[in-house]
Order: sequence, then C-alpha cells, then structure tokens
Amino acid sequence: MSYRLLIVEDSLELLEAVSDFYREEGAGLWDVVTASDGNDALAKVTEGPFDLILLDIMLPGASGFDICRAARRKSDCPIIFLTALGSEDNILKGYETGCDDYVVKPFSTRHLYAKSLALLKRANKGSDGEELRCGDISLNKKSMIVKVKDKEITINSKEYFLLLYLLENKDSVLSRKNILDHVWGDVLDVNDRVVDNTIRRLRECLGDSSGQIKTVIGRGYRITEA
Amino acid sequence: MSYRLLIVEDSLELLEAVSDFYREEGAGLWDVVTASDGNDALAKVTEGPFDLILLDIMLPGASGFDICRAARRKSDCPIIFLTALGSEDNILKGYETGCDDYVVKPFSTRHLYAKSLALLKRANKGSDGEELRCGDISLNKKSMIVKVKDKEITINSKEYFLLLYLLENKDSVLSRKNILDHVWGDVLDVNDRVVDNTIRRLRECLGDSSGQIKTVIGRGYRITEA
DNA sequence: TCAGCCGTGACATACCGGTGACACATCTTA
DNA sequence: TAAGATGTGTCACCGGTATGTCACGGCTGA
Repeated sequence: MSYRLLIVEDSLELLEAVSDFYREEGAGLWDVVTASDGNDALAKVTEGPFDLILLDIMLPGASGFDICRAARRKSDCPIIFLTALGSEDNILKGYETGCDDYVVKPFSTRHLYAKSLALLKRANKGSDGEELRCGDISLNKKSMIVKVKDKEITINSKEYFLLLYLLENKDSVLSRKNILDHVWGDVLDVNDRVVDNTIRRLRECLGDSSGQIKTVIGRGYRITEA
Repeated sequence: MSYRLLIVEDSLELLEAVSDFYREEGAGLWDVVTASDGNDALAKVTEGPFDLILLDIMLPGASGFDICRAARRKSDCPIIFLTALGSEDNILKGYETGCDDYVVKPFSTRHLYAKSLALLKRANKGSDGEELRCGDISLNKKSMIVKVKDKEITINSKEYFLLLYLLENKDSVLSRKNILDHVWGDVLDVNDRVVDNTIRRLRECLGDSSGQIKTVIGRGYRITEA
C-alpha cells in the first residue's frame, strides 16, 4: 500500500529535490505526482484523490490558496504549505483556507518528511483507528473489537488486554511475571496460574486460531502468525 | 463543551503569555491546565486525558521527550513541542517519540494558536460538521435537536452532552473515567455510577434505538450503527 | 522415573452493571 | 411566594458473570 502524494512547486530544482527524497526515503511508500504551475496543479487536484499535498503558494497560474480551496471542496486530505512568504498574514491566511500546516523556505527536507508522516498518521487515525493484526487474528484498539478470520468474537476484559499485550509483542516470548506486571498491573497477591487460565480462556475464544498462541515451556507465551 | 489543554513550560512568563492568549482568544473554548516542571507535567499527563498538549523540551525534572512518551502510552492526543533547540536531531527525535508538530522559540503565539486549531480539527476528524449521525440517531449541534428515526425526541442536558461525546467518538470504547472527564469536566467528587445512570436515562430516551449504545464490560461504553 | 511445568474442569466469590427509589437543587407556574 | 415539576447525583440491592483459585493428571526432559 502506498500513499498518493502531490507536490506543487514552481522551482524545478526544489521540486525534484523533494520528490527524490520522498521516493528514496519511503522506498515505495509514496506514489509521487508533481505539478509546477497553478493550472496543472488545479487539474490534478480536481482529478484524483490524494493522501497528502505539499503546496507552494507563489505559483504561475493559480495561487496556492486557490488550489488549497479547490482541494478542500473535494476532500479533507492533509495539506502542507511550502512558502517563502514568512509574513504573519500569509501564514494565517493559509490556515484560514484550510491547510494543516506550513513550512517556511528554506526548509529541511528531512523535517518536512517527518512532519508529513506525523500528519498522515493523524489523518488516518480518525477512520478506523489502530488495527493490530497477526495471522487470522485482528484487534482494533479503538473499538476494542477482536476478529478471527474477519468474524467478530466476544471477549472478556482480561482476555482482551492479554491479547493486546501479546499482539503488541508479536513473536516475543513473554514470561508470566512480565505479563502479570503489564496486564494485571500492580496487583501483588495474584497467583501466577491466573495467566495460564486467562490464556486458556483466550484460546477458547479464538477457536481454530488458538494455535497462534504458543506455549514456550519454562519461559512463557508467544503469539505468532501461524 | 471545551477542549482540555495542557501547557508545559518552565518559563513562567512564557507560560502565562501563552495560556492567557488561549483563554482570551478562545473565549471558553479551552480548559487550560499548566505545568512548569517535568514531574508535575508527568503527573498531570498520566492523570487526566487532554485534547491537546503544548510541551517544552528543556524542563526541570523529566524532559519533554519523557512526557511525550508517557502521554502516548495513555492516549493519542495531539502534541506540539515548543523548543529552543532548533537542531536537526532534536526535532527528529521529537517526531520519533510521537509528537505531531514542533514550534521553534521564539514563536508567534497567534501562529501556534492557528496550528493548534488545525491539528485539533484533524484529530477530531468528522466532528466539525454540525450534524452527527449514527444509525437511526441524529444530533444537530447547532439546534441541539436529537432525532431517532427522523422523529424528534426531548433529552436532558447531561444526556445530550453524553450522547454528543459518544457520537463524536463513534465505534470507540469510552471508559467511565474518560466520559467523566469530558462530559462532567473537572468536577472532582462525582461518583462513577453517575455515568451508568445517565446512560440508562439516555437509553430510555432513545427507545428502540437504545441498543446502539453497547456496554463493553470492564471497559466502558460505545455507540455503533446498529 | 521423578520433578517440574502446564492444560483442564470445577468452584466460589468479588465485581460489575442495571434498576428503582430517593434527596436535593433549580426552575416553573399559579 | 408557595407549591409543584423537573433535572441530576447518590445509594442500595440484585442477578449474572468475569475472574481468581485449586486440585488433578498428563506430558516432557533430565
């Protein structure tokens, strides 16, 4: 899966530098589309949906503000302004037209990249929330819904948090003590065996996929893809 | 309904300037909490959920990075670093620890404010329209009218804000504590059970559609399409 | 073969959430 | 202003169940 990225910038040198950086750093993460004048950018924005837009303000043809408004009418994809105009008013105007952020030239491409990732993560959060997957098991942290082979299963609270901890440490062996500390917290007087029992109940809930939770004798438990 | 904002900054002068700006500009939009040292900030972060955190890096006690990590363990609320450290490494380290953005001192408070709003809008994706829908239930934020199957129902204030909060976080499981913090605000001496009771009264109002509010035992409540 | 480790069935209880009732404050209305 | 209605927090009770505990027995490796 890759993200569709639109970069709009009239300086061809900068345009190339930025798009190369995203392509190389991302290693296939980005599907980069570029535009170097306002009208071309407008056409591309209205045409296809993007996951992120980097947008210069001063452009031949339409201005960055126009493009931002056009993009906003279509979708609410994240937009970052790239601007040489560091003046107070221009930046505020950018926010008013609905951008998410701005970067003042000259900027560090590496920073811009980090900012892009953070923004993208934020923009995708609202949709489904974070989903943990491992083999046939999936767990949605937001809705706390657990699915096995895409079929929802009901699961108790302790089993849920145990599964969550296992999934967050996929392929690692977790000792009983470790699990107790993380899932049960600072409860002092609990029997170790409670972990075994909760593992058992969890396995029952998982049905066919219960085999994904491996017992590592003398060490603890581990969850794996198969 | 206001947004819970935490500002962490050891310069009391700056702290006051920023918090005053948010309070005045927002006119009740912000419920501002401040901290001026690392340990205080850590305590506040672990204690209550926030909708936005502004975070200085250089602090007496724990560092901003530590606080950011602690906050991330708890929730995914937007975090903006305020930093005098403009070095490449520090900024990238900030992104790695999971912040959303950074601002280098000295900064324009007005810009920071605009950035905050943009980020908040992004984080609360979907909640900026005035009509919220979920299955047969619809809620109009402007007129405060709630309808079930297109038929208007009367609903009390607390029930309204509870429903609003549920709808703004459709499909998410919300804990009692979380609900208390957001719907009841900083009232300290309220019984957890008041949430249950308000849920009950809300369900009564919703009639046939009451089933859309699910109880997730041991974890909280969630509203779903069906 | 024996000790340690783990799975399993059974059990008991503490906990959790739904519910009815009530107290109190605030608002409405005569 | 008095009386009633309404909104909201609190409490006690209860049924169901989530979860901790225990005992037994099988498996495994030294």
